[in-house]
Amino acid sequence: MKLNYHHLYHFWQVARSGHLTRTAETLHISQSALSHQIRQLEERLGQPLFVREGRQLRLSEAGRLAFDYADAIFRQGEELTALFAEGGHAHREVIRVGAVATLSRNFQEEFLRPLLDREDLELGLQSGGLDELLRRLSAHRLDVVLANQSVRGDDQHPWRSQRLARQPVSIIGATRLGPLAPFPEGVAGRGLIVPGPESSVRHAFDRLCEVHRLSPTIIAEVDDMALMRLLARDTAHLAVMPPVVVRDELRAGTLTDFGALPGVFEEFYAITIRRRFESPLLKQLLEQSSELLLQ
Amino acid sequence: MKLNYHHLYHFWQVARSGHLTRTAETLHISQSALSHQIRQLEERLGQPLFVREGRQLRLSEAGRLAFDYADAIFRQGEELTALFAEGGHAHREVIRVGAVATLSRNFQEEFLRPLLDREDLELGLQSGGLDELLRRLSAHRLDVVLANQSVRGDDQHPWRSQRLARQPVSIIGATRLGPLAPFPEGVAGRGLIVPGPESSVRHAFDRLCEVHRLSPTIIAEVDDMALMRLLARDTAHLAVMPPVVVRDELRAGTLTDFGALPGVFEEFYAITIRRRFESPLLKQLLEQSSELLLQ
DNA sequence: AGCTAACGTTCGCTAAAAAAGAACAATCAT
DNA sequence: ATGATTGTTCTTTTTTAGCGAACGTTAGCT
Repeated sequence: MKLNYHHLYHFWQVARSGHLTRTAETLHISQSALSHQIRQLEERLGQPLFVREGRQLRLSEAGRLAFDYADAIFRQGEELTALFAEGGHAHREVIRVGAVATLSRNFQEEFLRPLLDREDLELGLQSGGLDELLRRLSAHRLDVVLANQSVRGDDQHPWRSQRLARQPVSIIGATRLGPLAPFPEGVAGRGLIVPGPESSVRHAFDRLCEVHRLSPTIIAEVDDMALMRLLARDTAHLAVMPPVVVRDELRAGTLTDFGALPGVFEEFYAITIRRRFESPLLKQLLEQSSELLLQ
Repeated sequence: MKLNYHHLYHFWQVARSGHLTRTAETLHISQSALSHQIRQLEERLGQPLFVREGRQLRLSEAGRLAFDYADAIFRQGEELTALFAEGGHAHREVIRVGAVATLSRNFQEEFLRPLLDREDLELGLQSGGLDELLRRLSAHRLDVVLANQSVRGDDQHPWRSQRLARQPVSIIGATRLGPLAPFPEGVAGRGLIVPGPESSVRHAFDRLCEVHRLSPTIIAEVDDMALMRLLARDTAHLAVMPPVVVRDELRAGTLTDFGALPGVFEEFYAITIRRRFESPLLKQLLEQSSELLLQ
């Protein structure tokens, strides 16, 4: 014997308002029908959901429990209808990618490349903070989030982080600074531009400095890779960053890679929600990206 | 025009199996009825949920989205029915309290005291790690969690932390150690037992040490208050802990309070889920506890 | 206290929907 | 080709939801 979700829905509405008559009006059904349905639900569940106090309905202990579930259930239902109502995904396939704003643009482009020449799909790209993007992912407003850190999921947030790439990190500076000794010595006495204290690259870099008993002069802490690229190009300071970010400048010769930092990597993750039915397009994209980028 | 949850339910079942006929059999309805209902749902939502490929049904892009929501919805529905089926809360009121295992037993007892002499309610008390307890709270298997740290809630985890008490923290040691100078000086050259590095008490204590340019000798890091009590009693080391934990020993004179640490507190929180309809019992308990403990 | 308006419940009856069943079309395996 | 299998589309039957009037309470008013 299955739960009748229409009964539950009506119970939900009555519990919200606390009045049977008023709820019947808003639902455009009679009081009697509503009363009967709630009675049926109570019989189905085996215990009263309301305590009848005079001419008032108060939630019972069991009613409060049932209400919490009903609330969760129908809020999601309304979210679903709203989603389909507000435009509909029409025919063309849609893939919506969220990227942490500080992420390398080159990496983003590389990830999206397989999608760019496809006429039959619509691509949405949103930038923002990780928290905001994960919220959108949970609300099904994004299909995948690109980030430079992994996120652990749990029962209620079924996130899955998949590492796509691992870029070495180098000391990089303007070519006009002239030749430079390799890492431990080269940076002594020079200003450094490094990633912010929350990033994994910074952690690894700090550890490396400790090992070499080195306390470098930090000129600036920069989260945004694009900004760091500009600073590396236009100042006389050295930057700690993945060479791939300034690939163009390295080729052109305006910037020089003064050597990779051992054990320091920037990692890229694709974060998705565990779904029972994955979009074949997304699945293919993630597999493809792993192959391309992990080489 | 509202969403028909029975249609959605049938869609959910069909999508899970991928076969219409088989699903119709398990649902004990005819294929035709099932087919018709899914058609109606598609019309209601304004786009096809299945792609008809030959004699097979495959989820469309929109179908995958709808399925994710339906899955969340009906999983909760099944949880609800299971909850009512497995025994029912019957008549007596039930309150289920989760307490972080490392929390002071005295505090737990103080919190539960108003409930202990009530014959008309059933009390459940579970100990465990914070993560585990919060999971149970989300699943409605607990009504309140007692912890020594607050938890921030978000849209999906509607947790609410309420501070119940704030206990001063002292340097405490065996009386036989003899008199001791107050904090900054007294601890010099002595071993200390302190709370683990994750706790707020430890953080506050470390800050205090920095201010006084003090680097004390850490003998042990202990999370469990009951264990710390034993160590304080049975070793020659000083412990950083709230006096209330060893109230009995202080009265008996076996332990001595060598002075409160300024600005260091252990805080106790009651964590509940934001519910539209709170249990009056729980509400009363929390108000009562605040008054009693915050004095 | 006695009246009245508001509220929830119960009981037949009717309208709407869900489900069954038969006929049909498409696909796959042999 | 052909029969078995699967999904769709009809029409008919069965079940469920809903209506409205009568009824029983309760709270508020005079």
